[in-house]
Amino acid sequence: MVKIQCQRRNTRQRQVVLEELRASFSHPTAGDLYRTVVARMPQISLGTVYRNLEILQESGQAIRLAGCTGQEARYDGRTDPHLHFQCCKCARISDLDTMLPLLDELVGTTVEGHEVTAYQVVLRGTCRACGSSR
Amino acid sequence: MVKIQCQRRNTRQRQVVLEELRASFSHPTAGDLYRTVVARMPQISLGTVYRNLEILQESGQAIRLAGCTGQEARYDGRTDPHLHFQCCKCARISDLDTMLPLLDELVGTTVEGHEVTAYQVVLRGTCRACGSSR
DNA sequence: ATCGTTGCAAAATATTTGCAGTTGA
DNA sequence: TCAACTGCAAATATTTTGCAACGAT
Repeated sequence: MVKIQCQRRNTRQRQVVLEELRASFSHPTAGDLYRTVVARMPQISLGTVYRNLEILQESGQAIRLAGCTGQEARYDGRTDPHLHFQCCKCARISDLDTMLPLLDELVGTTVEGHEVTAYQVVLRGTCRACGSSR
Repeated sequence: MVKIQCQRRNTRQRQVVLEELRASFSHPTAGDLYRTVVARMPQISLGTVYRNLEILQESGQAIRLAGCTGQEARYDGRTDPHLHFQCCKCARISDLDTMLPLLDELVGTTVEGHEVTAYQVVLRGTCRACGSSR
């Protein structure tokens, strides 16, 4: 059951997927990224985008977002610890700059017997755009 | 774009789905619940389980869990605010009793222009069972 | 030359939906 | 009564995978 770590190669496809992910602030799905990337590399396939997002995530260059499970997966090219806000009306996800030092302090400790190495937080409600347009 | 709220009925199927969800501590998927429920109601269909989980979630009787998006959706019948821990090895999700008052204080306020009404937190790492079995 | 990666297409998995009949209030 | 709900099955949506060719190191 041990996962073998192989020597990753820096392919053009992987570079472009990461570039487009970093250039996006909309927390895109694999399909969103595919549509963006295919404009630059018409021959790339959706399967390759999925495979590369998985690899980028494993290597810490991308984050698969926490949010409601069971939806299309969303990714974030911003890897520093930060909170997310998801609007219940428009479903858009925003990065927040607000810090919660208490959470950072949990990392590296044991909580109720479990070793914590990372965390993700999603605040929900009505976003600025949806709230002001009422 | 306004969602019409209709008068929900208390069907036997909905009752049983909620009962089994509350009796489970494994944060089951719709498929998990279907397999449990079908033992009591052999004629129930998977579509009905999906529809009822959606309705229970809307009415606040169940929560669709935060976790990595893009996985099979998981539900929780425990609706009081609490943190979750997901193990990176076995993927199991545990409820935590640890409180973060700071997060509770954000509810009802506006953060960076967004009105916060709820939050979900997932801590990740190695759970007690996986950590002790190394 | 090696072996990780790719494109393609099919398969697998997960969720939603149309419809006709059923049922709770 | 009658609109919400159900079972069924088909349709969609999302993700993974087998395979032969390709390409980074």
